[in-house]
Amino acid sequence: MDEKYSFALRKLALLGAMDDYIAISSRELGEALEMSQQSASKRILELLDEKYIVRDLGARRQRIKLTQKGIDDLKKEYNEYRRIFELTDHMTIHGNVVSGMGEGGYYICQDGYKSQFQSKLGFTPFEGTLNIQVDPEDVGKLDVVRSIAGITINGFSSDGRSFGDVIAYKAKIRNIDCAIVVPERSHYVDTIEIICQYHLRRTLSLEDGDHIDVKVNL
Amino acid sequence: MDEKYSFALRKLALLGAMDDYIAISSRELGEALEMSQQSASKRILELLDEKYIVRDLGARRQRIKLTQKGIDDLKKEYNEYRRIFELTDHMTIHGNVVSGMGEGGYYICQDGYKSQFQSKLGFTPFEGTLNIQVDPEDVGKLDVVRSIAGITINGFSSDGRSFGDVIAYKAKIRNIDCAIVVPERSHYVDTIEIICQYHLRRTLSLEDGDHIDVKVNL
DNA sequence: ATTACTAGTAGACGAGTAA
DNA sequence: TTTACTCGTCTACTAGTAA
Repeated sequence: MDEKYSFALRKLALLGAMDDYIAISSRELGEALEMSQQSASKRILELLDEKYIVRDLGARRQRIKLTQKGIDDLKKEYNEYRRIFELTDHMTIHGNVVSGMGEGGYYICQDGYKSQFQSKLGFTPFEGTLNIQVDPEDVGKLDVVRSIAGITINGFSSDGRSFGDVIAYKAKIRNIDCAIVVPERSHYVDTIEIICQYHLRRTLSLEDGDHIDVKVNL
Repeated sequence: MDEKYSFALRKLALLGAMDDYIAISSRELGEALEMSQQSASKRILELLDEKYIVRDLGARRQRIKLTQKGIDDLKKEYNEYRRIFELTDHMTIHGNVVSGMGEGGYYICQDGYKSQFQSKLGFTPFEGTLNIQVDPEDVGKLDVVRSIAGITINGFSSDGRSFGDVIAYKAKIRNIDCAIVVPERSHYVDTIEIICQYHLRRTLSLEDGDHIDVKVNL
């Protein structure tokens, strides 16, 4: 995102335009951005053009709200700052062990993925994944992890079915090497799937509800 | 901080210039900032002029490092993002009860402060403070709290001694109203002092080392 | 009040180039 | 190779003003 847009978008977000429409005149925005009313008006038109905001131009006062694109791009910047100020070489994600629907296990058993795990991660995973429901306050960390380049496990086709790319992030649970696997095209989730050469649930005597820390390498 | 400086400073920080000198040519910085070598060179001179960075201009390659001012100003931006993405109406700070040096108690007993606590916070504090050592991962939250306008308790002079301004932040511990008090001119600390109308230590049966959550109003 | 056009200007930018 | 100067261009700004 162009820096001139970032600054204006940030101010709008601070004024609450992320949650709902806020009434703000171009003069007021100009003041907040330390520029003239005319320039602020122009900036608003540019932000509209770039689809960072939507506007409800009423008779007296315009009302402005960030679009999802605006929020997403602002969040990317936020994640850059997190990388600067929070990260060292790893990030610990806290969560609880939950039972998955067994889907992950089916996928990682596919030979197309399996061979890549060995070469790219250094281990062949146990046939099943450990599902961890991430603590609400740590869900944001997942964005940071996603913004870091993970290891791409290429998709493939088999028996007329196509399997998409999967991104793997090397991690450790109680010093055992493992990896978080996330489908390339995945929506927002608060549950992560872990693969490991061992049966983590048995090796670590884990049960549903147990609290656990996952240390992700960055 | 001017937005054009913020962008360049952020890139330098991402490249590690916050911890130590990094070798980066103006051409390389220009690439990162999507501008020409000439403009990047000019930007570096501006950043030097504004004291955001220091430079070690070697024969072949210049080495750049952020100054404390650069780091501080960048952190202010980071805190803006935290306010956008993390805050609701409160922030919970985790820590452990520790024994203070009794200093806080001496200060809040001063009548000059005491009367203001009643009018500005709605309670007269118990004669003593509860000291909490903030968990390392929550120390950053203190910056966010500090960046929010708290309630200023004005300083005064008494018996030829001058007492400086104190900033109070309304908070709750296990649903009991209290406040975090921070001297206006204070350096970085990982311990916070809490005032409350009750003797928190006794009321909540707290002992040194007990883990406790402080919910700060924002 | 507003928003946003046009016009004029200041400043940011990159090309060329010196050191 | 560097850094960073000068200089021409062009963008981004503000003032004036219309709607």
